[in-house]
Amino acid sequence: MPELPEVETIRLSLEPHLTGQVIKKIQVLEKRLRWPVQVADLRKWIEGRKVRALERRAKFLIFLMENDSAMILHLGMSGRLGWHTSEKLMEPHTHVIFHLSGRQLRYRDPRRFGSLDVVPPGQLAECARLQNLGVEPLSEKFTTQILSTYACSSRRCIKNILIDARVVVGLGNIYANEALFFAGIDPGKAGSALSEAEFTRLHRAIRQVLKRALEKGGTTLNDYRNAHGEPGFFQMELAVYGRAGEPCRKCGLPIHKVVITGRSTFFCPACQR
DNA sequence: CTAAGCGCCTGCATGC
DNA sequence: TGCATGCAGGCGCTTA
Repeated sequence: MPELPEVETIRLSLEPHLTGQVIKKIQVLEKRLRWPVQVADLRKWIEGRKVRALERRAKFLIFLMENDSAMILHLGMSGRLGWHTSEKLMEPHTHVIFHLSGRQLRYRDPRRFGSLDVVPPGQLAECARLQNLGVEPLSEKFTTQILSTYACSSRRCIKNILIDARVVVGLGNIYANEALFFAGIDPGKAGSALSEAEFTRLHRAIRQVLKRALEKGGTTLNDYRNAHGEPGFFQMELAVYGRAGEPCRKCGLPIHKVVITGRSTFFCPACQR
């Protein structure tokens, strides 16, 4: 399940291959993704066009084309991009194939939670998909104050605030759990109840956990290009996520699991208060 | 307005 | 062994 570090790793590894290349042909094998793929728009605006840049906003990959159109790709839960030659065996759930010179970029997604949107020239700024997104957590715009301002005007618990992309983007369930552990904060605590010091620790923990994951993602970059054609994620050792009953890496007491608004939440009751 | 609930979708783990 | 059930989760929509 790609979160911000995974999406950014994919962007970094693909960008040099795609920039300046023409997407000669686009094959849509399955258009039933999260929303129907607009095949006619792909043909009209993307096919036969040159890629100017590959960017990222939140967990969206944005293919900027030289005609000022764009493609917005979200990998959902199980989406994968593969950089292959045409000889590569077609794997199940391959939905879209972008043909470039000598290579194919293949989009696979068993669960079809992902999406592929086409944005006509000059309309990216108004694109609905990118509206209402909060700040990038690794940018300078992400401050302790952004976190505290929202939290203090809300009655939600801090964990729900962290996974709300209208506040800060890129954090899914895994990294929200991890960040709260490193900040020593109980996920169920009301956001408005956090102290100044806790907001500062949380802000720092979010950035650190994402940066470290990004560095780990970077190490899979070589694999990506050479051998497998796909990056292998989750090499990172998780502190709390998925570790119910296992010893806390700080104090050794068992990690607890609770459900907060339908999402599994893992924490150490001793280290997080 | 806010916040929670729901559904989408398949693969995998678990239980009888 | 085989089948049913539940869980995973981002995000847009619906509901309270």
